Amino acid sequence: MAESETRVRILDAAQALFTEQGFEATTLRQITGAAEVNLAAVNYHFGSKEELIHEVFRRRLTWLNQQRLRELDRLEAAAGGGPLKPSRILEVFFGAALKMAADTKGGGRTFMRLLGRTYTKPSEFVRGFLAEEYAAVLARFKAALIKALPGVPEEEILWRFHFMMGAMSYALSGTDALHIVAKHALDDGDAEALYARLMSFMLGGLRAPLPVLPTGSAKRPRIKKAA
Amino acid sequence: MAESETRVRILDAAQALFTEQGFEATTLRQITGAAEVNLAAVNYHFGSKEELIHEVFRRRLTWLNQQRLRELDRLEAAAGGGPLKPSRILEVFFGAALKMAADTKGGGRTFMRLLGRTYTKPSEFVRGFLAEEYAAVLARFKAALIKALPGVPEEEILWRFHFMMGAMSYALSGTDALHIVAKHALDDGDAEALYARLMSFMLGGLRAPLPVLPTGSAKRPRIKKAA
DNA sequence: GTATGATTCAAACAACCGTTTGAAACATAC
DNA sequence: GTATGTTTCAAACGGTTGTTTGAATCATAC
Repeated sequence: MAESETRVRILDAAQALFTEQGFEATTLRQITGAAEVNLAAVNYHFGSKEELIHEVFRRRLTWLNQQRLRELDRLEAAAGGGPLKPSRILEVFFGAALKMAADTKGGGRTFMRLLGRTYTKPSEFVRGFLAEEYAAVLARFKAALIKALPGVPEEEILWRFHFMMGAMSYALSGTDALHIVAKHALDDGDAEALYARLMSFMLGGLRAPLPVLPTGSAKRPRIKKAA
Repeated sequence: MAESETRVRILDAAQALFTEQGFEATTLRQITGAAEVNLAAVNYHFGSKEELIHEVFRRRLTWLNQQRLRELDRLEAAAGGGPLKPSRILEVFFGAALKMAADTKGGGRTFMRLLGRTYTKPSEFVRGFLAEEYAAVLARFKAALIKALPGVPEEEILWRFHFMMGAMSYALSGTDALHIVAKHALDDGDAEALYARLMSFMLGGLRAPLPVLPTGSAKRPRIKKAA
């Protein structure tokens, strides 16, 4: 019941087309055409296009985040309540993503590219279930990072984590934005080299000296308009 | 002829709606409705929806890139042929973007969010004119960075520049991906603070120790499948 | 005034969208 | 064999898309 042949063919085709064209630009007729199934099969198996999109994310994202939590559990158990090394935390969070992205055959690479693109432009209902899927994971990693970097303000950590997700997203979206920067000069096929490059860049950014914030935006006491 | 009242109203409305919903999801009826002009005005003034999209980018991107080139010219003239400080180069390239993003009233902020999102998912024709608009600028900044970082391999510089664009893109797309990371905990309205944070993160990443690349992906002699 | 060109407008165009329908095909149990 | 439930299929549904059309309106020059 769960693993119908038709279901996975639709999911695979949808994932590939969503990655290339986005959700709105991809039609059900393109999907069912590529999957070589009948047009009505989407509504029969998933109910609607929106639920198909949801399922494309769910089937991989749930596993990815559970994997992250498992590895973080192990790390924290080994540390026995003490703080972790920031580099270890990043390795778990981003390493899991890049490991999935290294799976060229099984569609993991396509999925991670899709995911990276979706962060920047989540439509209303996509943002809903993305936030739901990520809530637990981000809370845990956020807490781990705060404990690992006692001197750094929480707000700064969150911003840098956000920047890192941007860097990873671009790294994974790969060829597209990259070909604008440098025409086919770079090889984004080597997952291990990409991982090494990205990790050293991120660690450099995470450990960078704290920015000197302009006066007036110091902590929280920013004066609103009227009194 | 160039500055018809109707034209700019359409461009402004289109830019705002594209930023919120993307190109495909935004209809001409939404645009002309928001701009309070007739539906046929788009095809009359721009020819087609695609050319309207192109013009939305062109009217701001051309100016932005010229600004970058002007400032780089000044910097290189002052250096008298010698290498520049990497931080100065980044300040020019990303500072120009963030300065435009700080323009909340004139629509610069909306545009930069749109631009950041578009990098990760350029459709075929968008990638075309984006590459065209950026070609000259990227060549100049790439050359400047290579000269400024004599010890760093060119390939590594390009990758890190790519990562930086990802970080900036996420920083500008702002609230959306951010609300997933941390619910309304961060304030992305303070452009100066954002600039300071982003710049220190980027410089940290740019100056990070070079990654130890896995064996087999050293330079270029990678063995293909068969012999 | 009339003439000329640019712009706006309401209405329609064919094409495509996601979804639904009801019958056909299939599988499995009796 | 019949009966039952699941899956597939071709065809159509109402609605929306980008675009086109031809007349109406406006501006400016004579």
